[in-house]
Amino acid sequence: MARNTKDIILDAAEALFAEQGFTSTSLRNITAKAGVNLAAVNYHFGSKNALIAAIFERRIIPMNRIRLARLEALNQQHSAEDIPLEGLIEAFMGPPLELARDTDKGGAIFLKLLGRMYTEPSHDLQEEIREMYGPVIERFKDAFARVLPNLPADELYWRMHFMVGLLAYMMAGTDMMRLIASCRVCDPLDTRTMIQRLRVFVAAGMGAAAPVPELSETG
Amino acid sequence: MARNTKDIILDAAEALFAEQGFTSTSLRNITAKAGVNLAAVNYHFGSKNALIAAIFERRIIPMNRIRLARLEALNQQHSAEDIPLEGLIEAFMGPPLELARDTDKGGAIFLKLLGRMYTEPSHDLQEEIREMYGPVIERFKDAFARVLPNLPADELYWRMHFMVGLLAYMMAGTDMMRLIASCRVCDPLDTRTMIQRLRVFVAAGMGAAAPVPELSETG
DNA sequence: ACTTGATTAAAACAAACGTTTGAATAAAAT
DNA sequence: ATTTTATTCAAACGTTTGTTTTAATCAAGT
Repeated sequence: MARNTKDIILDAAEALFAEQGFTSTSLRNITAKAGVNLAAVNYHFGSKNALIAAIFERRIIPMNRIRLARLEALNQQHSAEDIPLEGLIEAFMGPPLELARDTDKGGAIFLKLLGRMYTEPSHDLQEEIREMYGPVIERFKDAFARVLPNLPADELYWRMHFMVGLLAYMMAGTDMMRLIASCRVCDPLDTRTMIQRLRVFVAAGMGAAAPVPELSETG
Repeated sequence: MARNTKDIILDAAEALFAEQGFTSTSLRNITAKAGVNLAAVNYHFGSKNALIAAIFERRIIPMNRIRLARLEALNQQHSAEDIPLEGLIEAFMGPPLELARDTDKGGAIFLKLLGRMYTEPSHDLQEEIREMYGPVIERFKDAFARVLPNLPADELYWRMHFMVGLLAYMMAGTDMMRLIASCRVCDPLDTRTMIQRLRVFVAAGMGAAAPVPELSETG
């Protein structure tokens, strides 16, 4: 899969960053795992931060392209307001989660890294990430607004936030489940059914009746 | 609030760890913010890792005590199967999220730290955390199982995982919302309504009809 | 006043960090 | 065959890291 030094470094760094985090992973760790010289990172990428940025660019852009393509397909299959809610959710959450299945392409490794970035975004990537994600979020927000016309704008924003948060956590921390509770019946690697369960959970949450703010306790 | 050196260090470290993460925060950062000598950390706590453990112990144990107390109160107010689902959710999610409101007690700072730990649990805390959280998760799982009798055991486990994940993300990453989408209508600091919205979202997800696995697409 | 024990202070420790350098090597072009 | 260009290599750069050490300071106890 990886032929030249640049890709070898990208793969090794991706794996180590996902396992240990950014600051805990040294360039010496990366070059040792990659089997290349220490100076190769700074030669090919310029700096450690530039290497991190390169890792994200390699994966995020194609992933978001798929998301928008699925949204486009939904728009063509259905008329504007008739798009099924779960279809919209799957168009948004499916591409990143499905990456976890083709372990050959290194997608699973990148997913942990992506989830990690959500809670550790202190690496000068913020502007870059905003540019990559902004249009996608905006397009999906409009689509959700049409499917859920009774939902106030601020409530929709929060619920999309919940959805993104849940997605990020599932990508980063499937280990956490085994850590907190020794779950003998769940297989964190069974992403097939995980996506299914997650879709049902999120669809119910997104489609719930909007609570009346500041008035009652149970809505 | 903080009188002796030990507590001063705990407060300063808690704040810096929450902002920058564990490995990015040096002992010199901490002692400078605390206004104490560098050696004070190793004198009072032994090591950096022991300091991290001390921070968690100071907060998590009382927090989980409150959770179990609220669960106990629900058990006394209602008969076994009549506990309202949203009450159960609020008993579990309320205590950590409400900590975010009393900024005086430093709870808000710790919350970011707690959320961060969920995605960066590589600090030999895993065994300690399992001991702190295990009984709480188990008790709540049983309570949820009684309220949601139609939910298979594995499905319930996954949904509790979703709930924990959503909780962790909301604690750690309210910044992320502003990062991804410039949300002008949402105030991430308005935890009052945030808890309300989150409770509705999670209640809908937890109470959704269980999907029939491996059979249909839309359940 | 003196001693004891606990805390704080300044300085140094070895190790690891990201980065840079300059020579050695390989590949490509003329 | 020779020059040019791109890449790899070993070594060192100056910082910063967590930790340790040794002396100074403080608060009681006798």
